[in-house]
Amino acid sequence: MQASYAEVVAVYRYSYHRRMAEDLPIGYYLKNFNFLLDFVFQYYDDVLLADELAYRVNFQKLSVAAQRLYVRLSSRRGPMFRVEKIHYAEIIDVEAGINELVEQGYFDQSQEVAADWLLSLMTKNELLELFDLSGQQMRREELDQAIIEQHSAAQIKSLLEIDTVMPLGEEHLKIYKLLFFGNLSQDFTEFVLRDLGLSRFENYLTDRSARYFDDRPSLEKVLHCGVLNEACQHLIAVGDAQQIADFGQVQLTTEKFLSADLLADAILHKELHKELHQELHKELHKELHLEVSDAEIIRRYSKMFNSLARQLERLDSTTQALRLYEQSTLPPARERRARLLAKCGDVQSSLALCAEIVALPATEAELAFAIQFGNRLIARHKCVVSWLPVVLAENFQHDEISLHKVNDVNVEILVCEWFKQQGSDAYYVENGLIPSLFGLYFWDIIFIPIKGVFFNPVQRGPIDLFTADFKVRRQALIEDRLLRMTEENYTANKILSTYRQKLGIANYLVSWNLIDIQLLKQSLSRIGVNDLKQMFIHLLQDLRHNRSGLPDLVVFPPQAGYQLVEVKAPGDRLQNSQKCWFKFFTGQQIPASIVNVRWQ
DNA sequence: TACAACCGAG
DNA sequence: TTCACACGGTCGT
DNA sequence: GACCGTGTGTCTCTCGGTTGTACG
Ligand SMILES: [Mn+2]
Ligand SMILES: [Mn+2]
Repeated sequence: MQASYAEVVAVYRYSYHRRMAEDLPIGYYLKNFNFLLDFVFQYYDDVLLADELAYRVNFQKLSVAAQRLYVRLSSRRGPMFRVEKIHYAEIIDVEAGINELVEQGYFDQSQEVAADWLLSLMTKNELLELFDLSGQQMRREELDQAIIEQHSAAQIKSLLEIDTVMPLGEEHLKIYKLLFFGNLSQDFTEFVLRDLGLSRFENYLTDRSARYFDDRPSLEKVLHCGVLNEACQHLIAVGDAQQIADFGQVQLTTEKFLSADLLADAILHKELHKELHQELHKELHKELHLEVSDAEIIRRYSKMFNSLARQLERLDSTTQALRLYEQSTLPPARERRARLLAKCGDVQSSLALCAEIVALPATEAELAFAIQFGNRLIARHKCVVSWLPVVLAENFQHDEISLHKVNDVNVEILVCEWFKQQGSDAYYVENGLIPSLFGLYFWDIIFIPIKGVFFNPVQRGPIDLFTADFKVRRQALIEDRLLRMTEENYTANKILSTYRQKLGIANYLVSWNLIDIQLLKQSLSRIGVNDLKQMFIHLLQDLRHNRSGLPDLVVFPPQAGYQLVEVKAPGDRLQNSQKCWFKFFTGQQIPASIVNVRWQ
């Protein structure tokens, strides 16, 4: 009897046995490839286009050797390959494979491509010999350039005398990968690392009714974002101000996915969030069918607007930069606008933006900026406003120590050793400890299978982990778990048992390579449960941003207690994210200090 | 010749 | 789903 | 002191082979 699809998926999730590299079965990569194609077909047959469906079906009709050859090459850089350089132990007859793939439309043998693609297939020495340039002292880049300038494409092609192949259908494969992973950045190495025992994944439920992409348009939106993002990166690297501004105004803004209506909806939605009673909120979310959200698309567009605008700032195109920042809903767009407006002399508009931020800050850092910058503005221009909180003097605890500088050793490590010499235990954990404790304590809540947040077997967390919706959708569970922290031993037991049970299973918040049972036990016995609870709550406020900025060291003095220590070498100051945490530590009376190092 | 950068394989 | 952090330079106060 | 740009280490691991370049 054939294994059910669920069973196949279950096998694909686990790697029960830690296998050595040589244990991977011959042709493992083809199994992974077909697993992904089949998985996507099971979930998304109605979203795939005819060409994409045919890509899978026809591929699987090929001989095993041809399939293997295709997968081998399609997962390499390419895009073209020299036939004479293709050698794989498990593919005996490469030529037969190539012929089959060409016949079926999966390989292209023609060389109707730009000359530099062909040249890149040769080594430098080969080119020097072929083009009789042996005496020349040129860097590789210059050599290619010189050859292209001096020879026609046809001449180059005939001189090289190489057979090439180029895998086709990459655009379809991209669709399959995107549908499977939900992003454009993961690839087949996920499977290999898992099968080698290097990563393991939680056993959450996925099923077709909870898929990530609900329809073709949501898929196209993400795909298109990827294309635009690449174009952005390219333009920022090489474009002039006019090109960048045009791209921002035309490509991004007139895009149907980011119409004014959509933006208006997003803003309205945000307001609703604030107004809705919490119970109503919960009900609403239970009923919502989750899918690729417009919020996520808007986030990606905003990131692009921000980076384009930042580049315009560098190019001194202030007006254009302002226009693009206005399109962005993500920090630091409003901050940059406030700065630019002030620089242009439009103090009133700048202050108005600060007021907007104070009224509805997107992040803690944004709020801190608005308060500080706003106060500076009114001081300089002698204005009076009612909405601006006063800047609180920062009186964080500073200590000074003198150390001998040691080459190739981080100052953090030196200070860590210094604390150990003083009889304390100390660990250089930075953002590794507190988020790990959080991830362990809330493990089962993080991995609770809310519809649509888990959709493939290799996720490190729910898709909404770093969105504001994370805590809203799990509000009751989180609040209950927070309440239980004060129960005798509950927190430590929960964290330690989760550590043992889940050891090594991938979780965005848990740094397995940093923590060990000894550090956990010491942390749990020394850090008061109420302090920990407050830090968890602070993390929850904004999981995406508050994950960072935690102090370098955690120090456990000989007798009792603990101290969070941020190390600062001469010339180094607290970063904004670090300031946010220190402000919080001060408010909660959590023992945290800054150690300023003097070089002896 | 030594070394670094890059890439592929498992 | 590249980013978090440190470091050194410039500019204005 | 505020702010900016850049370098570094790291990412989901570790190894070995190839290629290009700097330098003697
Ligand atoms: Mn640090
Ligand atoms: Mn530090």
